[in-house]
Amino acid sequence: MLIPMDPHLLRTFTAVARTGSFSAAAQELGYTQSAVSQQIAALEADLGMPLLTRRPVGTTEAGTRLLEHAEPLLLRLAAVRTELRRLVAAPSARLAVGLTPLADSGALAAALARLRVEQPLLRVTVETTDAAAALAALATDGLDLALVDGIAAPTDPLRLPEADQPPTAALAVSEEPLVLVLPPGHPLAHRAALRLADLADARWLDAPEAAVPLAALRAAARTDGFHPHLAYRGTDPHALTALVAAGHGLAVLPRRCAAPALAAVPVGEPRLLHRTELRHPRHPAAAVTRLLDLLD
Amino acid sequence: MLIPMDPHLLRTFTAVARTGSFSAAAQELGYTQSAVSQQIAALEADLGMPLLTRRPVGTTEAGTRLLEHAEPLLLRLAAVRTELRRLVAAPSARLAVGLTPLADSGALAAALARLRVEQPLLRVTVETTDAAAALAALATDGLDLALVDGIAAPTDPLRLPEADQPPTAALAVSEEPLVLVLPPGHPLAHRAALRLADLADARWLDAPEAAVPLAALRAAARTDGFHPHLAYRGTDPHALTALVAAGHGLAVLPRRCAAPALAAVPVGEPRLLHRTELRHPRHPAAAVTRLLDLLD
DNA sequence: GTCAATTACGATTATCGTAACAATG
DNA sequence: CATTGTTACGATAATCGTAATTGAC
Repeated sequence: MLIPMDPHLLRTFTAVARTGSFSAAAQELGYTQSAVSQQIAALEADLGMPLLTRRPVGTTEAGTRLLEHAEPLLLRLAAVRTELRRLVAAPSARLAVGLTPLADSGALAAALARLRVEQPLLRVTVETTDAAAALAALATDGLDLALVDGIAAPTDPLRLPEADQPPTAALAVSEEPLVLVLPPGHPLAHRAALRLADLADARWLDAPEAAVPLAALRAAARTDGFHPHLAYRGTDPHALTALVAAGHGLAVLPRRCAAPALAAVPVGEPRLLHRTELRHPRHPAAAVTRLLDLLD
Repeated sequence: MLIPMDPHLLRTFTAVARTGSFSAAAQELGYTQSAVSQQIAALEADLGMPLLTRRPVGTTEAGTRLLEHAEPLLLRLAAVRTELRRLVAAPSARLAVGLTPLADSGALAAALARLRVEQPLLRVTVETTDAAAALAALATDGLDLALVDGIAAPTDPLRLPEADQPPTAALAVSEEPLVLVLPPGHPLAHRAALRLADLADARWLDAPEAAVPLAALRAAARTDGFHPHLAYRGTDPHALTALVAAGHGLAVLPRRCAAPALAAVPVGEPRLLHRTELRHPRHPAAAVTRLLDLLD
């Protein structure tokens, strides 16, 4: 097996590439400028090729490639340490739960309530995040449990942006149909069902945190299209409802999330479901195990 | 970010864990016994917990966890180096292709023939492997191209055992129906179609290299069952045919592979296809790019 | 000329090998 | 007592910081 390259150098390299400066990277990592320079030189010598351009600092072709691998590599390295520390640490009286905005949190909330009766001293925190951040936080001990959502064909597990994390365990929580939400007077509002592919050229609301992201629709319909007509950054369902009602564009939601003020038409063909999954580290803390029991 | 643990130590740790001996690991890695002992001690001190038991040498709970992560981590580290070396190396006059036994190689073979006319000096090698080994070889420059197969729902990409490799690019090559092969006189031989779930308790042939692996059927039907009645290790279709004809058990094959001597019944419900995909590094060598052009 | 990266160099630290030691079966 | 892992210790090499130097705008 080849001699592995030094993760210290890799970390320094990512810092330089990210900040675009040797000095800034040095400050960030607590080195001197000189040390950073030497580390980069050592990495370039080790790999036998230039990785960065100087003045201005930027990544070469090879550097770009290396960067693609270095980040997940370092993340996983940190995750391993975290997992092992969690193994020996006293079972913390903490349960940190992450939720994605559209996840169906009903069953989990109920189970959490029961758990708190059993273990009143447990410090429970709940926060909303996005799926990628939640999975990273699971790996680095920021979260103990993540309730994530997405769309998938009826029997498929969710495809989440796992980057290069250690694998997590998944538990399906709920499935529900997807609907297209429209202004009440919209010509399509009275259709019994709609095909996703036929809607590729409609006016779409780009609301990745408040509705199913357009990228997911593109992937499901296997087309380009679904171009954003107006972007909404935020998670507020009322804001989304107002934007749709005002005709700024369409959105796809799990049926549970469709506001009564809007028309909602089921999306059939391809047959897609909105799924909510509970993800946790493969070797979860005791509180997580107990919570999973309570979910049944 | 945490200080990453040293891959040298990780590599030494995996060697000790694998060989079950400090001395054997030392010999394998070209160290002295003493150095290995010091490296393990350093790793244990770094992580703050024992990783190995001594006399006999074995992994502790924490060591087992670490091992699960260390192997993919080291593999990926090696893969990065390979990818970068490939980037600057002179375009090699080599094209190494890996095939899984059931992959549909017709189109690829034809394209390869055309390529060899264009580039007679190109050294082409073809070998059969399994999917996991092929993907690992793509990462470490053992292969330039892998033709892999598997079963999946109609529009799904294949789910391959990627371990923790850098991602590869995929190109769908062919799809075909799956059939159940039976002895000609079998009671089920004249059915128009069969449901997979109804067959979970039949007598199955466990022939992971010559037919669809039973594990894949279990995953597709989402049941236990499909217990092996007789195991065949090998890739020879004639041997498989003989075993099925003699009534040793059933097998599922892509339709193209079903021998005329056997009865073949389509498998419907769930709707599954046998897919063949071409996988290559995301930044392939020139010969690979040309071959992909010739495939269209 | 100024700002930023590189190089020179000495001090500190890390890591290896040799060899003595300890423990286990 | 033989085998195998650990510890002690000295030699070597790696890596950092200070400070001088080079190079680009």
